[in-house]
Amino acid sequence: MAPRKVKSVTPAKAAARQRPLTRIQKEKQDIILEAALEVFSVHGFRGSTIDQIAEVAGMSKPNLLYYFPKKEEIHRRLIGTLLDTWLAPLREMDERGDPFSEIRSYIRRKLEMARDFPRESRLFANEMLRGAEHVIDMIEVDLKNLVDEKAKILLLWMDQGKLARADPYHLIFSIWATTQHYADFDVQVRAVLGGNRNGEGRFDDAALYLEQLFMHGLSPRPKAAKLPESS
Amino acid sequence: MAPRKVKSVTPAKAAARQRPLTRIQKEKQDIILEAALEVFSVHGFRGSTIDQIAEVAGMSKPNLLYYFPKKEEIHRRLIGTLLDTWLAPLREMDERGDPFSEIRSYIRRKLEMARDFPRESRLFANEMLRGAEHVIDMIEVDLKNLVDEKAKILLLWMDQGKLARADPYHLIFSIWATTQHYADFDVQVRAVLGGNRNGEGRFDDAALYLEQLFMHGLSPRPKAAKLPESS
DNA sequence: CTAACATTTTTCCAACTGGTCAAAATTTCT
DNA sequence: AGAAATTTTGACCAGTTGGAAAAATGTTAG
Repeated sequence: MAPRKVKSVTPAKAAARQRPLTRIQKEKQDIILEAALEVFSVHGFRGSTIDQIAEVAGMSKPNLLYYFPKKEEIHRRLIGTLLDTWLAPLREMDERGDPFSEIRSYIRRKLEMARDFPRESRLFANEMLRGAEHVIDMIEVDLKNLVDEKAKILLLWMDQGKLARADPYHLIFSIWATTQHYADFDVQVRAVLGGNRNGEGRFDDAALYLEQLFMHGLSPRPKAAKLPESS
Repeated sequence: MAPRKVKSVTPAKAAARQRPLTRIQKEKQDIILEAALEVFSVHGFRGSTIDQIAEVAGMSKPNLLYYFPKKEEIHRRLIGTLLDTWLAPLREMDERGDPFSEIRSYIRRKLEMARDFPRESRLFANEMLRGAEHVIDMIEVDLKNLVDEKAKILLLWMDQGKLARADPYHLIFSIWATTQHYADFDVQVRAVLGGNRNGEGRFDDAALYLEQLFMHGLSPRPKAAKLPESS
């Protein structure tokens, strides 16, 4: 009789079989994911090495590979959870609320995320820059559906005269862009604000400015309203 | 007597000696830089390989290395020229012009750059994401100085009551963010606008929307003006 | 304690990486 | 044409990378 194969169940295989992970396995995976976020968010997928991640995670490379047999697997997991978190603020935008306070809250929440989760923002940006290979499906379905839904709400508000008429999609884009900028281009922002206190209160200042920009920029205007004319 | 070294002058060394490059050398370098832009802008520095660049450039790796002896050298050259081009639109903002038409032109030019030079935008974004190692000096000096200068102009306009009072730095950031978004997050923008015509006229729509946002958002208001109050 | 399993470390490998070098091919100059 | 310089190629190399295998070391239930 052939010698029985030792059936060592790696955490990865356990997960594949839907067997629940032990507490320790979960912890280790979290440590790895945390380290991977740190590395991937700066260097991108190809630019990051398992060794780097392992070092940040405080374990050996083969040990790391015991929990995530493929580099791609780590990345996939990170990206997978990311989009959900990332869209949460937009999901909260409520049709029944006041348009301006809803938009203002949305801006604030996005700005807070840029402040508190800059690595997630950069990971996402990295992914977008290289064509979103790994997330394109999610983007085209979940993200698009959510935005479509919220765009409808914005249009409704505009119809009710509560909000200046404007392209709701680009409106959402502009909120994304302006808020994520403070995470993705942090170095630049700090360098420019630079000086002595190195852009200390930049997030508060940004919040103030963006509120003003969007609140004024989106205030409904009497029909005769005209853009200032250039000379 | 030792045999005379053959003094083959590589283009790189010629450049180092300030000797002018021949037309062919210039052409080949341009081909390489073009290919490198293509590759670096998507994969970042670490994520790109010389082989990839060489293939896009249609030459062998050693041949490419004949023109640029170091991978870093290619990158440095790209980045070096980039910042100049990148800041040109801001440089054009003229104190003597009308504030609104100046700002509007600036937005338009930036948006055109996002449309016509998305790879440059992405290269820059890539660089920012990973901490701007290679450009931090330029950012901290040239960029900062330019922005400081233009911020003063904006403040002047605000003092003259021609522009709503707002943080001039964040004002500039918001223009950068909203315009570059259409290059850096192009995949996302297209996926969301998606549908049949796949965001065909997205740049025109964006121009329209952004003009409205900024023109209204920055219109000087009578002193009593208040932000709409949330319930 | 010990068998069964889970985790970690050591060793190793094949593919890929940036880069060298000398020879060959080509172009340029006289 | 032919010498001299330039450009291109092919072979090669040392270091790195993702990953496999197996041995060594825990850990835990009986």
